[in-house]
Amino acid sequence: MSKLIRGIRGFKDISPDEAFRHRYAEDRTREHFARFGYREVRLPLVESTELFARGIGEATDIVDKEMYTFPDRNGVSLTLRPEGTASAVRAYLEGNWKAPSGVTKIFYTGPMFRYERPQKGRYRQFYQIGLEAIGGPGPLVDIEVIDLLHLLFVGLGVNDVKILVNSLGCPACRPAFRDDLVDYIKAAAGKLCSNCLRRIETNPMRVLDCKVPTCREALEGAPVILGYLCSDCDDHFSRVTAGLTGLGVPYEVDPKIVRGLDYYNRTAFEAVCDRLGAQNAVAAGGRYDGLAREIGGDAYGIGFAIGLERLTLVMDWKSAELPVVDYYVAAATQRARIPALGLADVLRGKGYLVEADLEDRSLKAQLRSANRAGALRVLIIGDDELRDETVQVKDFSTGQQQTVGRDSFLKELQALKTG
RNA sequence: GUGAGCAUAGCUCAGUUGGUUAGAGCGCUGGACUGUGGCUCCAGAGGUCGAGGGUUCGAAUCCCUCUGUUCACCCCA
Repeated sequence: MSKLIRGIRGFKDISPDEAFRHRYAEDRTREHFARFGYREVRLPLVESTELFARGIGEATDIVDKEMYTFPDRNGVSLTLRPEGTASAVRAYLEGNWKAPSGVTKIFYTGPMFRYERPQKGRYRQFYQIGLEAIGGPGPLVDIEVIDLLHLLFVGLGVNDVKILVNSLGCPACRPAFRDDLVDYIKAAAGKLCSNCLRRIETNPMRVLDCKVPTCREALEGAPVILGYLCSDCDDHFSRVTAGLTGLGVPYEVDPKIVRGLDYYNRTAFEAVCDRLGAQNAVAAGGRYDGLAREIGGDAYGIGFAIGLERLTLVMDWKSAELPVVDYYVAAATQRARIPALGLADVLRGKGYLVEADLEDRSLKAQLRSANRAGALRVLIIGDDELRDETVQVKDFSTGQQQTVGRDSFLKELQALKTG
């Protein structure tokens, strides 16, 4: 036998049990989005590399070292999408999807690709469901989007997720903050870890959420973005937080949250859960008023994406309904094998989940199998039943069994269905 | 890209200072019960001990290399 060909690192197979949870989480999320008027769009998995380079930012880690980029047969550089927002905005501009109301509400779901080392809650192909509200400058849009996210967790019964919000300012007010922050960090450089020293150059805002205790201590008096907001940004943020409070959305203002993508401005938010390990964000997003301009258009926008794998890790599955085997059809004799499969087909035609033995096993083995599968009822057919046109109906919870005419059994089913 | 841990039956894992036929629980198959599940008892099948090399009389065990995987760093959903 030749060697088993294995899957690629970071590209996980999703087992039936996991797929069931993904499907459930995704369906519930879709329904929730739809109630807020969001409509699904289906976007390509592949875009021109330029879209992400310009939209997300050349200097970001995603673009710099995490993209799956390759030339197509004509030598054009293509990239497997690492996130959905750039594609969504591109499609909005290209298709002129401007809604009469002024805010276009769309959502997407599907795989994203990033070349990273896999770890808990992080894969090279991972699944997101995200939405974008394009066209409105806020802050009412911001409020509704965060409210929507909060209510989604409530609806899913997830209660240990915290929503953190912050404002990243805008191109008018962020530079002053950044300069002061860099000055402060440089003054405190002696107490910082090597990672933070490197971040002074690469991404100074990241120094603020370093996990090293000595760094945290050294940064206690560091400048806070919220103190630098221009009057427009400050007003925007005040209205967002007041709106969330007014709607009863629990949130925490966390000046340390930062976005890894260049296009974000003003409102930024994350939903975090400490049961997720190091990758604690189950959903994240923010406002991106500059993105459209970067890719040749013009539009306000805000959105977020939920990591489906992470969402399923956070959800409580104890009470989830698993598929139930309604009937197991057992053949007591060889002659009854095909009639048993035929009866199973009739029941499936009426909408029941029906299992039957496919391995020529003994009646005892079939019943054991039915029991393991959690079947509610078993139908048994043997030579006697074939001759008399009957079927043995056994209720597995009580163990009671009775002989019923085949036709009247099926008629009874019909009555139950319509009743 | 960096670091640490792990890799033994379908699954979860034991396996002593290196020692002869590598074990358990669960699961699977059959029987006790000629056509009846769960509980019990009995029997059975199932393993190139991740791969390759080395040390040794002898390696699942010690050493090296590789691969896979997990967690963490980085970063992010």
